[in-house]
Amino acid sequence: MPRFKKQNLSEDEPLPLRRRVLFRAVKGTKDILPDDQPYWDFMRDTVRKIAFEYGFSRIDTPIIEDTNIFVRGVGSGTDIVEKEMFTFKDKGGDSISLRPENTAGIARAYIENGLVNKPQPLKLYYFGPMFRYDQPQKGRFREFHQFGFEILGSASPTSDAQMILVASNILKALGLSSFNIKINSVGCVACRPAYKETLLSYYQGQTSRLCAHCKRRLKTNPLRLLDCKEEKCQRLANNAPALIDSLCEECHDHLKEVLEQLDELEIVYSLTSKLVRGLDYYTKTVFEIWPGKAEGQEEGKQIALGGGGRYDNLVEDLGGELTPAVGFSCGMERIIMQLMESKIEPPRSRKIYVFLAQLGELAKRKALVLFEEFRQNGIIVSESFSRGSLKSQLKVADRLGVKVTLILGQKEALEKTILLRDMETGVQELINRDKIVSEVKKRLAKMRKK
RNA sequence: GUGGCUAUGGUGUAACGGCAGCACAACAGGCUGUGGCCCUGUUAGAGAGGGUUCGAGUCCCUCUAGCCACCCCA
Repeated sequence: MPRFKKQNLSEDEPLPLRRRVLFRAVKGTKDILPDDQPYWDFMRDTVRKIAFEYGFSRIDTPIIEDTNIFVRGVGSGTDIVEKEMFTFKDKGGDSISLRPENTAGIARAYIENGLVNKPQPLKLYYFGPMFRYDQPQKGRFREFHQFGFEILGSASPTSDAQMILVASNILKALGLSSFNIKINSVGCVACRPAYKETLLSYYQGQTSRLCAHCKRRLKTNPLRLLDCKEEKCQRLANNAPALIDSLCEECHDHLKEVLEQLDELEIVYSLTSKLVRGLDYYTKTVFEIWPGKAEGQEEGKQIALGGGGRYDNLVEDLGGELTPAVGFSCGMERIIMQLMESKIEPPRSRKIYVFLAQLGELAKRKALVLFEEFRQNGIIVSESFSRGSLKSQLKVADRLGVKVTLILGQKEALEKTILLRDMETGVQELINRDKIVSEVKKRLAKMRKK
């Protein structure tokens, strides 16, 4: 990672003459540089391809939303809303937040744009930046990117299974063969309150044996006690009544059906009764995708690549019709980290085989025109028109690894010829200006055959 | 929000409290119209502020940022 410098200058202070004033990307954000882009393209291309294959349409929602969408959608008691949102008042005094996730925004768009009137279920996918005011660390940024899929208007367990299938196929298509899917059910509005009671009565009289955090959570969000990492809490949680045993008949059958369909699809999962997710909108199915140990990968703390679940009440909670739905999202930076750790290279971008070098003012003008002619004929050539010496241009051509360099100097410009240099053999041939495009085409075709 | 470690050119790094060096990269030249190898040169550096000291890159404090961990999550 590059290190940065920053000078603390007040606004009215004159800029120092010699030293550069350096700004840096704000904490927890980073630039995606040209060298990283192949990974991003690879992932976006893969997501687009699989979305198309499964019949999902792209949706983009704004990066900012009314804060209340997240308060009502994600849940006022969640960490995301309570302490991780970038929230500000706009000039009109409205409370706006940078989206910490995309599902609530999509639910809002679904209601607002009357997407209920499209053939249901509606299958959508997205990718884009999300923002959480979190302490940056491994795989964790304040601005990060997710792609995600949603199926709105389907209560069928098949949709749950399909979501897991899609997620798993994207990872496979990217070359990640080893990952674990954890799955659970968090029940629904009918059975969850009863389970909370059961849980509370279990913890009754044992509160002194909980960590401070859990004591508080007992009141705010008792389900979260189940995945506390503290050893003493863990012991209690292990013996706690399992959520899965308190599911109502409908939720129970739903989970059973999802699992059976996954079995049918030969998707390996582990039923994790203590899996609880941090967003309030989830009902019934919840799942997370964790990286498996890749070959030669160093031991390290693992972080979830993605997660999702069913959210049957979200659309209704935001003011729409009762619309059962299910979805998931994945962290793109985390997946790229996983690709790098697994030594998976993104496919290389299109190679350029031709370089156009020029020498002198007249030749430069002619070269600009020639470049256009090639481009219009579908041949991409590389250039370094800002350079003067032939030597330095050939150096650039060499570094780019082109097969041929076209040299257009004063002499050639006057004679209406082009010098074609084979970069491997060094053999040069003088070619008529009018024939150069077809000559290069011929050579490229020959090269592709090999 | 809490804790640990770290901070030297664009990158990677070195120097007992005593002249800030090396490598790579970039750019220019050697070859004024010909790349790779080689050689020469140029550009460019102590995160910010304060303190100790004759003297601080080096010791101390504060801030900032990075990395990591907790919490939580993608």
